[in-house]
Amino acid sequence: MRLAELSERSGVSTATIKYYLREGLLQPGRRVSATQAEYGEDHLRRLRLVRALIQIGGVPVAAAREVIAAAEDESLDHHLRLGAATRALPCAERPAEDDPAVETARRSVAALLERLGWSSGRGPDLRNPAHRRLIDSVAALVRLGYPCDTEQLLPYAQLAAQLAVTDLDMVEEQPTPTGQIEAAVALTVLYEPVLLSLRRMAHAEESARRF
Amino acid sequence: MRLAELSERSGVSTATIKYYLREGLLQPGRRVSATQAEYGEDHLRRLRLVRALIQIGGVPVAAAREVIAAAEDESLDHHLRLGAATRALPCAERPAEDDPAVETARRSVAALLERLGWSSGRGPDLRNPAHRRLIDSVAALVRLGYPCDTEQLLPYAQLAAQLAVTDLDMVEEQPTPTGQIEAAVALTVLYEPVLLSLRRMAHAEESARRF
DNA sequence: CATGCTTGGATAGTTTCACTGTCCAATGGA
DNA sequence: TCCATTGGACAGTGAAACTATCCAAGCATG
Repeated sequence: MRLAELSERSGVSTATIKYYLREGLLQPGRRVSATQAEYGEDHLRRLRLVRALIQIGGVPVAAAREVIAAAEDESLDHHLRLGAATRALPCAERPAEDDPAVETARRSVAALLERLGWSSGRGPDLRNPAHRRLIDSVAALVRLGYPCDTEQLLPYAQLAAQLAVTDLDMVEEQPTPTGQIEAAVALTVLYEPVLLSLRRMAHAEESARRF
Repeated sequence: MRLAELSERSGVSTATIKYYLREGLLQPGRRVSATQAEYGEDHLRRLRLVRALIQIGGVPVAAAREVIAAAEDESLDHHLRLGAATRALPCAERPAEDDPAVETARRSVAALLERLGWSSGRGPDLRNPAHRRLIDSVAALVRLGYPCDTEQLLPYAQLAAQLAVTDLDMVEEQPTPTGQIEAAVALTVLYEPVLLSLRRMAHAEESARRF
């Protein structure tokens, strides 16, 4: 298939596809002549994944490239690739001031992880951007004066643990290792808006019930 | 307190505070002379909330203004304000093409809501951006070939319902109506990154357990 | 009272991100 | 043969969120 057809079938403009090719989000097509390249079904599939990550998941283009690269890196083993793919993901900036709220947040999170037995023995995984993001978010809540210690976080963490089981089950349903990696990325990112939307809708529902 | 002190105490540059004042995210200070204005503790509190919404919650400036405006609108009753504040929130673009995936997604979501008994009698709440976002997200999953019907969504929705109960409990702990509105906004938005971070950490944990 | 730093307001500039548009030479189908 | 199409290079665009510069009117200090 030519660029034009790839564009047609994916609903992404040729200009944007060229941009993604330049940015390394899409592997280049098989060159069939000096001015023509051939694309296959995997290009289409990859393009759809990239689009979904960026448009629905809100992943920045640069981060999407990292994720794709990690997912394809043959030098890593399955578990590492699975983790690397998601570890390369969102990540906020790094204010990380030695603000007292950050210190409080750090302690709350450490206590929570201790209580859950997560990362036990290994210590908190500071490479994981999710961990930093959690601390920053808790710090923001603390700064506003909302209670946000282990007590409040525990129910959220327990629900997160349940979600993880469901999510990993879905990943394991994929037959091939490559399919599992892709599913891990796609399901991690694309179920986030699903979950948040459902939570907001549940708020509306629960609020209507109470008032 | 003067602008400089407000900046000092909040950690936000005076230039940015001026920008927020221009954008209507912050009520102007009490003019004490032609070139001086006085700010109080509420300004500081509001500024911290705005900053958290924008930096941690990732809410765009324009949306934050809407939220603030809705939360302050005295013409609405408590429940409406509570809902309006969160309804003004994120919202993706509106591709809403008559793509077959969108149609499938729409049906899955409708079936889910039916099954949960949400919005019963009232029909799906199309004013709620969360509803549209849910459909778009499910459509993206469908397009990639991942199963995403009522079967898969139900556990997520049930967890969301549990979260909503916890969240509303926290809101109701606030003594004043104003405090409740603010808490609704802050907790809705700021627990989102908390939840997503915990989910990602739980993925890592569960993945480590399995492999 | 002179003077010089500070303040708040207005306005223009900067940076980043994600595209988008234009040009061009080389095809390749009619 | 002829001319629309293709892929690549590169410059331009528009939105978003700040950031920097100016300026005149205070206020504080000697």
